[in-house]
Amino acid sequence: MTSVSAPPRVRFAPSPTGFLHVGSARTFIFNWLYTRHNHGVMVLRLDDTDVERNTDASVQSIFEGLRWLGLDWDEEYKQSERLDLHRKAAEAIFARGLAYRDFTPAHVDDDSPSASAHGAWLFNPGMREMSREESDRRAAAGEPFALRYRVPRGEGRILHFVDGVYGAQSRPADEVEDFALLRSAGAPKDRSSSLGLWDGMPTYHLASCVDDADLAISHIIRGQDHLTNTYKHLLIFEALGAPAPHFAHLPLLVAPDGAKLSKRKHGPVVSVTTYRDAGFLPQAFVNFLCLLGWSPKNDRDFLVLDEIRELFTLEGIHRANAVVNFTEEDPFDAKAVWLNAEHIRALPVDELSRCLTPFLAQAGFNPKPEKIAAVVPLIRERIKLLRDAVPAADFFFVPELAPYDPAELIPLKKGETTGDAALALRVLKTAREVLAATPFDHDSLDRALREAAASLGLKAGPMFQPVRVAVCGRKNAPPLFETLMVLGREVCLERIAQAIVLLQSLA
RNA sequence: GGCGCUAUCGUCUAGGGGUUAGGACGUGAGAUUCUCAAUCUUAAAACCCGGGUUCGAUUCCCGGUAGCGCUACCA
Repeated sequence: MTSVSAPPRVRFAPSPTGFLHVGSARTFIFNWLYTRHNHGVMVLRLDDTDVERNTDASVQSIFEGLRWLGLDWDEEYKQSERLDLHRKAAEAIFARGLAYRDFTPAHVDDDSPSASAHGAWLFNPGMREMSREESDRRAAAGEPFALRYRVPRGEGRILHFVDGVYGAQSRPADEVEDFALLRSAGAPKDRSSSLGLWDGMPTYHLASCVDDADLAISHIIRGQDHLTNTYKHLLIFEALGAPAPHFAHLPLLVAPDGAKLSKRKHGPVVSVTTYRDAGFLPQAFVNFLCLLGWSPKNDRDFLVLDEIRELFTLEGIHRANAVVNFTEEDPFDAKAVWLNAEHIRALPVDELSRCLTPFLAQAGFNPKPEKIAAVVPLIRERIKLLRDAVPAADFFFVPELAPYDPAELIPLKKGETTGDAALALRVLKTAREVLAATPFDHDSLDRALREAAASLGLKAGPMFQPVRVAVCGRKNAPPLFETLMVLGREVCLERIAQAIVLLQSLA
């Protein structure tokens, strides 16, 4: 009852067939959370048994994505380096009579599902029941074959397991097809080894289970698309003489159309680099992904990693697929964007400054860190993505304001279509005089500008707008006094002078 | 086709035999303000359908429907 169980060994096993997918990222995050919540060991394993589709570039981009997330792991393996282990395991399973050679030529997938039109294929009797002698003879003759698991049939055997998310699951073994363990090795002449009886490449099922057993993985947390594959895996663990690990399946991430997220169908929104490049903070991205299919059950949405780790349990995982709500115009889920804005606001100024620096640099701005730090408090509540900082703050960094519509210098009363240009001109001239003579601190500017407005018989609004547009080049900008301060007197006077010229030319 | 999983506001979700079905994002309205943003208040918005069990079902059971997954050498 009180026995202390060993710390869990958990793995994340992506296959490097492209960039890091948001779905994979979420699986990684959930595995990490489970591991760290339970003080276990996190194993990262590259499942690269599909030589046709795996690329080095993909391996790089997956690591890049994982590193960006900021979650760590303790051990690292590459499945392709463990090939011998897989083949030896296959041979052992064959030796125990639990698998057989299938000499059926590997069939190319034609698009027509004709073969499975009526009921599921289970096995090929001619192959399953072939005598060992004949099988050996044909293999020795160099005839290519796949190795198939001999699923127990006619014994009324029921396979079952308790899923950490979906609960008790069971299925008669008779319904499980004789799945492949080793792919056929192709034509004999392609093989370099003299004998070459077991040089087929392992399938995912075999390699994955052999490695999970060898690495003593205790908990397999993966996408729900593997739920029904689990029966095969149970059989493999059994054949290996290894205890079956615990399984937990995660609901899938789907697009608004309900389909599983795919690059071909949904474009770059399925790649975590898209989020990174747009200026998501990794902690916000993780926060968002966690909320897709998991709930802390405390009515809170904004969570930091430490809280999530403490609150995370498999019981909190929802069983239905979760929609990532994006559209073509709006590639990011609104909640992800909101969470990002929240995390941006929660960041200390110096940290946010650091995060912003590369985005500014990309736009050609390389201001001093102190300058960025001065600007950050003015824009942090006005940006949702880091990249928004560029359009929000460019006027702080450009030597010369981009051309703007001079009409914006002229305030409009509600309902009006043309404002009082002469008045705007007077405002700017007054402002220039005032700013030339006022200390550039908040209170002084506040007092001086409001007094100037009063002297012109104006309220603050119509007084501030011309000044704001003159120094920022636009109507919507951060609060005026702070903006003037960061810009400095010299720049402000210069820009107001230019605005005056602009306004005069308009008349 | 077979087998499996799932079904609460537009989206993410909480809840659970008797509730005004809760929260969040988004949306509408208002407040505040030097603009924008932020903030605050507020509104609209959901239990897939049909049976059964029950005094009572959105909740439990069955069926249907729909979506998704797996289904002869992808992972």
